[in-house]
Amino acid sequence: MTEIQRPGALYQQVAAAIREAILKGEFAPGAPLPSEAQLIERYKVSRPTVRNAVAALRAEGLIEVRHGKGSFVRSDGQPSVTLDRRVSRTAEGRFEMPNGAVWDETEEPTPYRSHTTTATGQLLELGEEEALFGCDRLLTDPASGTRAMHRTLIPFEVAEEIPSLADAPDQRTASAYWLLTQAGHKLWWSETVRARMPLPDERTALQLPDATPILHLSRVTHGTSGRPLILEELRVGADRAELAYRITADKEPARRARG
Amino acid sequence: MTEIQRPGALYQQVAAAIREAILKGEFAPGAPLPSEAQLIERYKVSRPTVRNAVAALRAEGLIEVRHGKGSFVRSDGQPSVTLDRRVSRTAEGRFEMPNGAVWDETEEPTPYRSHTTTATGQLLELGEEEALFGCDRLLTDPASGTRAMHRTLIPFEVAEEIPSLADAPDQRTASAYWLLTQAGHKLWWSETVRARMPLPDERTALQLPDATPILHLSRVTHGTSGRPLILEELRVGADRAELAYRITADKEPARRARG
DNA sequence: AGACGTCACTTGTCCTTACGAGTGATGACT
DNA sequence: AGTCATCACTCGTAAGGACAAGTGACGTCT
Repeated sequence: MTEIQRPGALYQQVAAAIREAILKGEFAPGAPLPSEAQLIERYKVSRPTVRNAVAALRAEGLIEVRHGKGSFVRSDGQPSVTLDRRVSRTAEGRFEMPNGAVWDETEEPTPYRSHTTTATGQLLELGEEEALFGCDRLLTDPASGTRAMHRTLIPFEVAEEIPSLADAPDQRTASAYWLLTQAGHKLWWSETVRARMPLPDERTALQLPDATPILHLSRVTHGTSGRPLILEELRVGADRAELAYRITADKEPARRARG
Repeated sequence: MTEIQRPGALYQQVAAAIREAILKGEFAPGAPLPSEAQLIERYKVSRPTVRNAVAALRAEGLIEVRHGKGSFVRSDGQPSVTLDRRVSRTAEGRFEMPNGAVWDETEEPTPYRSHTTTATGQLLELGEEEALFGCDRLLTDPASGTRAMHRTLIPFEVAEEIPSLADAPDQRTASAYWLLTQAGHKLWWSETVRARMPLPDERTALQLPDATPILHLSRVTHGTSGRPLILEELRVGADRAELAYRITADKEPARRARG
């Protein structure tokens, strides 16, 4: 390290120096960083130290490393897809989701039977180990290449009431909404948003680069009866997608959420 | 590695073995993992390999490492705070935000004058370098210790129309909404949600552990006039907070979002 | 009894060395 | 001209050694 002494470990000083150079615009987005060998010479440190510094910047999502090619400044560009989470109805009363028509099925939907877990049971206001129908989809937006994992869970009881739901648990959600409406339900939805780092299988399925969190949405469909009807889960890489919501003022005060 | 050969590098095999052990429940959440020395002996690999494996699990957010103490399984527990993003009105017409009363000001609000950037300008439907009033807050939820960074941006033109807005740009947002309503506006909001890894200063300000993404919300207040009135930004650690939205079916079909 | 130093344990940092593996250009051979 | 081997460059993996630094318990000294 020939530079000014900074706080912390050597590799952190190197990382800070590179970070500043990037943020100062010394390396444009997409441009290659100096190779490890060059960084070793520039800062007079060993290779593990350089690699440690690079790993730190990688974990921050600031750079991207390609085997055999080099390190590159990641473009902090906007997400390429905005997921509009509104639901609208056509003049005929059918449902339309703004992004619903955009996605392609990358794989065949795989309907299955399963049971509630602690988390899904709570959202569906059921106990644990309650029977339900499920269907998983891997979706792709052909325009941007963005991938998403979609899951539909329908409690056994709800499927019994509306048999056509269980007959085709792999159908698109818009038609599921339509079936529920025909059965006399007036629908509304509650949606919960979380972000977390992906598990390895999610990383590969969604083709995520390093240091990319995923957005995890849980949408519960509510009808005229008190109990939840459908649980949908959507997982999508946060580098590619952002969410859009529309909020209007409720008349009655909102009841306090847990926590 | 005495275990069965798995795909990939040695350290990935070790990481996979530990990951499976955790997910299988062999190590309960909060429980300590074997020390590096023990892992070296168990898998017959060198210390760098063990450390590499541990680093991978750390980046996944699966474990937490404390200097001088050991590695511990992170509890994948639910977020402790649910941010209900609805807005409601009392009988008197005043606004209430479900979580609005929960937060404490950790530091004094710091009002300032600034200009739009590319991103904020787009959300406010203004050009770049347009004048605006800003105010940053560091908020803490005393119950859970969750921290959040809040920013309010008010275009100069809007502040001119409603002077009391500019007089006190550091006031709570509920009163800002009230002022706009008194000025004849009927309010609605559009909110955009993103997730990304924190910058170093965000990590420290929000006191985030490793491998923790942040949720980045942008809420634009719309009034009776076409143009956006206020931009609020909220950044909060995704390990502590989740978001809750309520969706009702629009009458008219939603216009397609960009992307 | 209390304060404090020491020690054994943990992870953190840093070095050297060696080889494996992906990438692209160069040049020789067909 | 086209095909393919080679080479130089990149990052990835793996080992071994040494010392620093945080943590907590144990034991000694006051």
